Amino acid sequence: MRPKHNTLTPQELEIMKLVWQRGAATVRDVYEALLERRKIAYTSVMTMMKILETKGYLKKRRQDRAFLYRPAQPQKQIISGMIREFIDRVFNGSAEPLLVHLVKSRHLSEKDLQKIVRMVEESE
Amino acid sequence: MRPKHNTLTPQELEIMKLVWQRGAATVRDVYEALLERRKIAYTSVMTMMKILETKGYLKKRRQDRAFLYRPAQPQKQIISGMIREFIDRVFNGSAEPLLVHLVKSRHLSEKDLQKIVRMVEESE
DNA sequence: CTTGACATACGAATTAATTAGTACTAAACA
DNA sequence: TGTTTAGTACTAATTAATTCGTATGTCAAG
Repeated sequence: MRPKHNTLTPQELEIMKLVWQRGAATVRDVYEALLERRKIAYTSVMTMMKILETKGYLKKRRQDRAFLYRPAQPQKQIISGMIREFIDRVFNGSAEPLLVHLVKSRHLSEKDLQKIVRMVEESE
Repeated sequence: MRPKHNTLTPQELEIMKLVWQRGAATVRDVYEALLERRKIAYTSVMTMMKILETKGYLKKRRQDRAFLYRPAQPQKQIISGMIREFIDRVFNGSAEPLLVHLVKSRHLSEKDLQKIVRMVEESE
C-alpha cells in the first residue's frame, strides 16, 4: 500500500497559492488565473477546489450564484507542514543538513545570508 | 497535460538513500533493508531500480549472478535538485522565505542556528 | 541429470492525482 | 416565455507512480 499524501499535491498547492493571494476566490477567479499560464478546463478547477474543501483546506459559502472559497487553516501552518514533510522525506527529519545545503550551494544570495544572521542574532 | 516529475519520487528517493548509504547495492540488499520497515515484494524493488537506471540515477554492472547498482550522479547534485524543485514549487523560486520559516518555527534547534551563523561568517 | 535457490525480463494490476465531459439548475434577459 | 449564460453535481477518462505475478534462465548441490 502506498502511503497517502498528507500534504498538498502540486496542483492543490498551485490553487491554494492563488486563494492565499486573494484572501478568497471563486472557481472562476482561480480558473482565470490558471488559464494565463496553461490550458485547463473550468470543471477541472472546480473538481480540485472541491477536493481541497473535502480535505479541509478550503471552506466555501455561497456568494450570489457561485461559491466563494476561503482558506480553512492558516497559510503558515500549511507551509510549515510541507517543510516538515520535505525534511522528513529527504533528510530523515533533521533540518540541519538542509541548512548546510542552502548555505553552501547557490540557493541563497549574500543578502539572504545577512538577513539570517541578523534574525538569528535578534532571536538570542 | 500534467508536467512530469523531474525529481525523485518518494519511493525512488527511499531506494536512492539506501544505495547512497552503501555506496553500491544489489536488488536483494535494498529489498532486505526495505523489508525491515514494510511489506514489499522483491520484484517491486527490482522494477523501481530498473526505473532508476533508465532515468539515469543508477548504473549497473553484473556481479556474479546479480546486478550491482551504483549511483550514476553525485548525491549532492540530486539533493540540490530536490531542494531547488521544492523552493520553486512552494516559494516560487526564492529561498529566503524558506529560511525565515526554518528560523522562526521549531524546525531548527539552537545549535543548528549557531552552526549556521558560524558558517555564514566563515564564508565572508 | 535433476532439483532448488535465486536471479532477471516482461507485462499487468492497482492506486492516487489530475483532467475534463455531460447533465442539470437557476438567474438574466430578449 | 423561451433561450442564453454561468454555475454546480456527478461521473468517467487519463497519466504517473507503485506494486507484484508469472515465465524463464542459470548455477550449484545432491
